[in-house]
Amino acid sequence: MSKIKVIRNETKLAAIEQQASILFKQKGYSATSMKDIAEQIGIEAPSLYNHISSKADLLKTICFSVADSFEEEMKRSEQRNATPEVELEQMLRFHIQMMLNNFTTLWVANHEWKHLSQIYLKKYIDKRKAYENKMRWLIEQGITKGTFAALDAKMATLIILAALRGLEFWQKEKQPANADVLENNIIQQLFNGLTQ
Amino acid sequence: MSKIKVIRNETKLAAIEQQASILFKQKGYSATSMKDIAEQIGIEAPSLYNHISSKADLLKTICFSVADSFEEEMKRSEQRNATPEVELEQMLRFHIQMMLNNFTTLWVANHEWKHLSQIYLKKYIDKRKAYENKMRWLIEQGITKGTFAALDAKMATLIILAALRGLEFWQKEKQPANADVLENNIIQQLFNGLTQ
DNA sequence: CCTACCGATCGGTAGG
DNA sequence: CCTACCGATCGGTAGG
Repeated sequence: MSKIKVIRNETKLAAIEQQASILFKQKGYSATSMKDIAEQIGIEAPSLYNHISSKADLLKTICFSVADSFEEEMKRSEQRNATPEVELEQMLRFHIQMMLNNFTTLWVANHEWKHLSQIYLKKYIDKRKAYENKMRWLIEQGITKGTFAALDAKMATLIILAALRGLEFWQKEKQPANADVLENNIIQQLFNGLTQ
Repeated sequence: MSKIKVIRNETKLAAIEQQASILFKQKGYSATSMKDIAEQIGIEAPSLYNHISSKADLLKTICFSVADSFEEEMKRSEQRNATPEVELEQMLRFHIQMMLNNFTTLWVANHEWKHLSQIYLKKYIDKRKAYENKMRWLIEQGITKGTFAALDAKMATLIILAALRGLEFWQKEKQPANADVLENNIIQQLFNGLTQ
């Protein structure tokens, strides 16, 4: 009986985190009230505190679950010992898949992280920076090898990261989104550009 | 004397709008209080209402001043009767310049527009859509002509728009930002891609 | 431009 | 899981 209780509480916690993500994306973190979240779950606002410790902690959980996913992929990626251009392509493909499969939580992590409490803000920014640095390093390697054009590596990184965010708009359009076509289209455009 | 008064009030209104933009970008619209804005100006919160009608109206003014700038450029652009690829390039260059010279207000328009009141929300979305459609139409023309590769025009548009947002990150890095180099780098990467 | 103040709502706690 | 309630803060108004 106690076992069932634990399972139920875990699914309810998951439901709260999911609804919080949806609302944080829809209205923004600050404009979302605990009452808003509670209503989606079907309970009163104070009852949320049986599952979570605070609104700030809810945001922390969402942002760090995303950051940790990317961190883990980076570690896996390094163990594959691929060429810089292949490793970059693989990072991009992982990023695109994350965008398609977890787009609400990614949206929140990308746009609402600035509302993280002081304690977690720096740690979060550092994790993001590590990902960005890794991508820039791969581009620099590609430039040195001569595979990539002699662009500004930092700007190329930012353009790529920004372009990946374009998938947010794509999701919004509710296109049936054939993941493979999407992936290849983006990779092609970023690697080869617009012109023939 | 009354003339001086008018001028003073106009500059104070401009100052309020400027500080509001900075704070809306920094903390987000919802997390910014009228007291926050008033403090930056050096007056009490209720005194703001001698210059503005509401917080919502402040956001409206910011968002629509940006949207109107792009709308005017689109009209000018059409009168130049250039080829689609040249017109696209010119639109991109204008967009980049706007990003560099008005990046705080553009940031707010890009990220906080969802907090616009019902009445203005649809009108704003329509203006954005018109800009997006114009860009997609130019890309479609370029594809038909054979100047551009046979990409998905809609996705290409979204990738370009997202990439232009990358300049937000760039600004944040406080790089001295030689505008010409930046412009050419972005145009090159979007048109020709990463690879040699 | 200020002080004084309004009703509404916020995140969160107490106690059961 | 609820009701009752806390102090704080919100956007905005009245009146001078």
